[in-house]
Amino acid sequence: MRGEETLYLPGMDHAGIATQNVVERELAKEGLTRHELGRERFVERAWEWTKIYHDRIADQTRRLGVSCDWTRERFTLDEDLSNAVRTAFVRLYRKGLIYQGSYLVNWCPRCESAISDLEVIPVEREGRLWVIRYPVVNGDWDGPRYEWTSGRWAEGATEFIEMATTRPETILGDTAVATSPEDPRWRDLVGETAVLPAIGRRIPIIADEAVDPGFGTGAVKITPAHDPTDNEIGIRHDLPAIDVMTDTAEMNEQAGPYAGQDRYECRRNIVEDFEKEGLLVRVEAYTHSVGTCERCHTDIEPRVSTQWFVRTKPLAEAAMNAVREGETVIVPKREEERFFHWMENIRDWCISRQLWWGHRIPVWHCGGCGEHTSGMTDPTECPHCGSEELHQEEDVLDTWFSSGLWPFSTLGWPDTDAPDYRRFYPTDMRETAYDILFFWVAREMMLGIEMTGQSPYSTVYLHGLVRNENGEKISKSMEDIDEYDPLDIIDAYGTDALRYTLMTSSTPGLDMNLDPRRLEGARNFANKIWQAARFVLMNTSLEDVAGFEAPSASMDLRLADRWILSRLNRLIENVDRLFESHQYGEAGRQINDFVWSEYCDWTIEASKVRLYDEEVENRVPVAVLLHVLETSLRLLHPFMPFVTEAIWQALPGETKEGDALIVAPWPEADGTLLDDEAEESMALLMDLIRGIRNRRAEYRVTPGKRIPAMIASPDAGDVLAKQQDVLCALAKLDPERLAIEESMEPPSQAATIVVGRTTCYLPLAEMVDLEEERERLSEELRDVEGRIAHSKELLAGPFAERAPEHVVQRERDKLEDLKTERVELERRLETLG
RNA sequence: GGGCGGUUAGCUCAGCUGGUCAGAGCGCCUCCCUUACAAGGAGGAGGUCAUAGGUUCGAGUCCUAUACCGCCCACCA
Repeated sequence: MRGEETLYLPGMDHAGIATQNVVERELAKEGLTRHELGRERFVERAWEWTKIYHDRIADQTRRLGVSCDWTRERFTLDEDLSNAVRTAFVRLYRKGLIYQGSYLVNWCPRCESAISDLEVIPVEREGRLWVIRYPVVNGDWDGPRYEWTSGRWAEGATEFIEMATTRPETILGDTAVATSPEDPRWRDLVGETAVLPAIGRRIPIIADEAVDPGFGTGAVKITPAHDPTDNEIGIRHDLPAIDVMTDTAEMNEQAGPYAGQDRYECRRNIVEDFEKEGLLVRVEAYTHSVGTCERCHTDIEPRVSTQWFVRTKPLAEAAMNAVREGETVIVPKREEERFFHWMENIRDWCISRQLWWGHRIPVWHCGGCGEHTSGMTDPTECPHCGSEELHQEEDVLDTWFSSGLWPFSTLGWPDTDAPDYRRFYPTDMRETAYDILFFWVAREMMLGIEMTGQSPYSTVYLHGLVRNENGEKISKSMEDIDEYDPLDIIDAYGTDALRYTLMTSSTPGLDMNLDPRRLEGARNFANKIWQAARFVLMNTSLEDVAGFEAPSASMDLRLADRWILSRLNRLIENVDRLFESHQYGEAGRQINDFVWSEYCDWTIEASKVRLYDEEVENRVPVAVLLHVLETSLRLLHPFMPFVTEAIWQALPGETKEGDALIVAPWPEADGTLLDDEAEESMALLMDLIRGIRNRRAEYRVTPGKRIPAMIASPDAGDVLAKQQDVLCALAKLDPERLAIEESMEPPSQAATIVVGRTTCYLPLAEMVDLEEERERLSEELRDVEGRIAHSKELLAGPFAERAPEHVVQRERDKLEDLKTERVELERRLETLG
């Protein structure tokens, strides 16, 4: 609408681990595992599933009215995107930013794959803390002489070292026991040797800074292959890391007597055996957090394994610079802190997954020399030794690796001359929920800058999450996600209502709950505009729009016209300012307020005076109605594209520019139509009308019954006189019995309305209960007096000198008005006795 | 253990850079099927803006604590 070339490119990623899990779940229903099916056929199944869900997601997107360019739709497994993935991988590989190594990773025994730190969800568990002891080799005892589980395994041992653990099954992989360097309890044992129960391995007792002397017994078992801290300690002390589990977290041959048992089965058994051997000191209840798989919720097993990593430090540094220097701005600002914190503490990114669904890592291992090689074309012989015994890496890449290239891989990159890439990269805005800042945005920033030299976008706009009634975030991987299909909401309330609600019930970065009452309200709003448009069109004749001109300050406009045009232009200014600062919700609410209250309730109602009067020329009022409606539609279009477009299409051609609202020019504020005087006068008129309606309601005057009124106004008499017809129509006054003077003698039996310097009397004769009227006026007087006192106090104090002049002046004006009101109220009370 | 967010009318939530900001919708009360709209119109009632201090002429709006609720990071066995 602003005339700028805009690309909104739709597409999807292949969601590697999530898709693989879903497909495996489907296979399970058929009694099959992926291994039984084989890689090739499994991938075929994944493609089938992907196609079904692609169509479903695309349909949802279309019905949401997302106006993107479907001719450019992309999928991360498309040939060109796969080419981009390979290019990026090879470049990083050659630059030494990708390496293979054996490190401790998060292993999901159900997915049978490594996952990244971000994919591990910590969950609080009521667990146990087992305090156990290992015998120490000394002069009296130099090792077990009986079988494990004989009950005599530790017979003869005289010295023990005690420690606490939450995971007894990992004992089998222990390669040391550690204490804090300055712990007096165990100081003498440091340097000695303990014997690992069950296995009989001799392990050193060491001292390390990482051990907290304040926790447990001050000593800790060290399992470098199954615990992050232990792994680091292991590296520091050059300890072996013994993996005691299989890919599915069963105990392997390293687990001695427990080989073949599930890790939890092993835990139960080994605790029992410890007890039997007199090595279990005590058991405590203990709540701690356990890492679980984001996708399948299985407990993660930290495990040393050979994986591929991206060296993230240099990439993170560049990404942080882009944000520091303002090349990319994150909205809301506070999210930048989270971004920096994460980037500063980033660890190398494990990008290999032992899955079948995804981009297979373009690395070939040589059976001859053991080296590996990577390149844009598949090698036929090893460049290191010439051997033809090459085998491609089985692992696939983390989905986020390919998703991280999205801002440019979709635009033709690596061809930097590709027209779309030249035109649209770097992009303007990355809009997403804040939960994906690290997963995706951070990776896009790192890979984008590394690959293209430019940050992929200038603004990252982070909105909140939609949560359900339990406060859980609604995401497509939820078990009962079908309960939250946007299409159901669209069927019930309409797309416009859903969009409007999503945009107006949130504020940047804060979560929202989708309240059905809001959806209903939004639907009603859409209906309201529809009805308003119907009214305007019903009252528009061909003559009215012949030679239509948008209302301008030079036209012969009445107060209500000048007022609504002034309000409209103020609204345009506000909406522009709010859009600029990403306050979309506030913009939507203001448009709603304007359309519903100011346009429908006042402008349209006031216009009826003229439209229904045969004597009056309709051209100008109709022009104003049409213009304000048409402009409002344009403002509202981003929020409610369907209803606004439908109405807009029905408007007479003379009143609009362009073939469709979606490409009509965005409204521009016209400063010449801002009119403080009109706004002030209209405010008086409106207050007066509200006051009269209020009294009518209180005195139960028959609705629609015309009543007399007397208005005394020293300064607004002319304005009100000119608006007599509007006043009479909206307040249901009898024009024959309406008097407007500078001042007048108040009638005895009348209800009184005081608005600033203007006083209105409604001589309601027998209807007025004098006692009630007195009470009501007294109450009003008390209120006014209180406000006067407050205002005087304020003006007498330091406020008068310290506050800005215009603020002080406003307070003085307010005081003057209050004083006038007080005089009127007092006079009135006097006449009432 | 750090860090962040929330706490405003009965309910769900807005309130940008401190000065008509005490608001909206729903609900509630009273009227009204008036020729755009009952998915509506008119008029009402309803909140010491979590608590305690502080800064300021002036604070839902800034600062400091506290209390709940939620989230994010973190190697406490």
